[in-house]
Amino acid sequence: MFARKPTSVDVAATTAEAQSPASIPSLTEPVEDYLKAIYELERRNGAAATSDVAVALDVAPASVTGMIRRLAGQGYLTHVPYRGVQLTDAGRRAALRTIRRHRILESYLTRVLGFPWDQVHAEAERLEHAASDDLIARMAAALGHPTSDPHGAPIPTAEGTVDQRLYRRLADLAVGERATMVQVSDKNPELLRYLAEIALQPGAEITLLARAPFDGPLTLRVGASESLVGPALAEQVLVEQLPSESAPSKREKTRTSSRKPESPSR
Amino acid sequence: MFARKPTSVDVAATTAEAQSPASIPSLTEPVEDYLKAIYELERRNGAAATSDVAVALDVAPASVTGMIRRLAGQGYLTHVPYRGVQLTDAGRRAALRTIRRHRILESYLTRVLGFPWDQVHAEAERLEHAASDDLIARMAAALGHPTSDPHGAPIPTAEGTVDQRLYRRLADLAVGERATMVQVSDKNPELLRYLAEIALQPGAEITLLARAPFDGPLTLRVGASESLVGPALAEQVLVEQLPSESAPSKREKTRTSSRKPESPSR
DNA sequence: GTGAAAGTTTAGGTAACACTAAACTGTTTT
DNA sequence: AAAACAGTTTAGTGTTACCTAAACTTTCAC
Repeated sequence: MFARKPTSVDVAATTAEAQSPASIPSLTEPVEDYLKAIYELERRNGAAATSDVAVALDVAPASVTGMIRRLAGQGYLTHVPYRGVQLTDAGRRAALRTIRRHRILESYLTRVLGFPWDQVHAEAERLEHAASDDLIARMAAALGHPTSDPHGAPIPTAEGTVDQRLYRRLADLAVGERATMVQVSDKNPELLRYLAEIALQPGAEITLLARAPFDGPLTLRVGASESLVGPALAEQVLVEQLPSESAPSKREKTRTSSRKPESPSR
Repeated sequence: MFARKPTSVDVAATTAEAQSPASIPSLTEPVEDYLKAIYELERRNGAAATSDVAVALDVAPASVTGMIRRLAGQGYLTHVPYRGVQLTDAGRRAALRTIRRHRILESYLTRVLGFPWDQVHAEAERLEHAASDDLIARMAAALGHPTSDPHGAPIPTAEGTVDQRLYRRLADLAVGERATMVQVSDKNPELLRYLAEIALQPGAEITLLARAPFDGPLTLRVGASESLVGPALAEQVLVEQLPSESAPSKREKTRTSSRKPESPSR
């Protein structure tokens, strides 16, 4: 699974726009999608397997192999056959640029144009390939340069840095613990609609009240009301633990890093 | 294992998604561009010639022939070899939908996001293919359902009707006549920058003060100041004549007769 | 340590869109 | 009316990005 040593890596001429400051290689839509998907898989698993990319993009594995060969040839990634791929710096930069666009767009669509948060992913998925850097910059400015999108995902800076912090899953909370909801995937509209219904959105305060045995549902207090959620849902939701037990915490010191969930729609 | 896609696409029966009420045939980007270009050419010349389409899209004539065959096969237009093409109702509807998107986007980018009016064409050109109907509707609502874009071009309604009124060219004004600036093409950034410089934008009041002989420059009063413009520019600018001469105009009724959508013609 | 399952790559296609070069029409000029 | 020419279409290619089927590796179970 872990592609380690880059033994027979083909570093063919390293075309990926070497290190032009504001490179405008103008990638095609599919290429941007591949790089984005590979970036996410790599973050999760250390490397991206052909079949994982195929599943992520809903494409045949053979198609992935072909595209990977091209991208390796252009210097966006390194590929060890049968072992998976890893992005080069150029590849990572390109991926983060697309991800930034996506998340700025999601934020803008939600906060300015009033889109429900379960619909913005699909819309941003198309717009991210068409929007200019200027447009993204203007949207970011209009939003006050947000650091996370409506689903709590961190927004990379224009320079290509991202908050990399890892969070606990709601499913891993112990009974009695308190936490702030931080993030959930933007890809499942039904899940998002349900979360909105029970007010489980980034910034929401949660207390885990009970956990039914044998992987049963969790009982939560979210804000003032209580909700039951299944384990599948609890695995999707990331949280940041708060000092346990009640004590009317107000605005406490934000952690070392810059990431703060800025009340999306509370 | 992997989801297979509907590869064997295609409308078997040569129709352009015949009668679906809110058809979502999902046209490709090039197809939308062809239909849009053909629509504009047809409006101007009664029909669109292969070579004119080729020039408009910066594509080889042979490529146009090929695309036209496909579009005719799908019922978007009719083609008489060596004679040119005309859009069918389906083709016209598709073209107007794209034009509406383009103009709503231009309006939004200018009025809400502060883009200069000479840059919005290029941006809208890319976004028009990616924006959903919902997004366009929200933008239109945020703008108060505008009837013309920043360059004065009429915005088709969602139902596919457009203001078809024809206007005089600034070049055809007689010395002494007064007029309101109505419209200019959005395609030439330099021209637009110059027009903005001399405040010659839709709604501006113009008086033609003098015209140099032999196709020479025109002297205009635009608002309070005077400008000299060449005949090439004057041919690009459309105006609506105002009652000549008369008293100092302040807030008169000029705006009341501005554009409103009417039924499709022709 | 082998052999099947799981995963990956190669081989061979297809469709959409573009191109150049060459052949064909239709019109205009002589 | 024929030649010249502008405009159009046909023929043959190339690229991108996808597919299926078959061959190949690697891994995992026994």
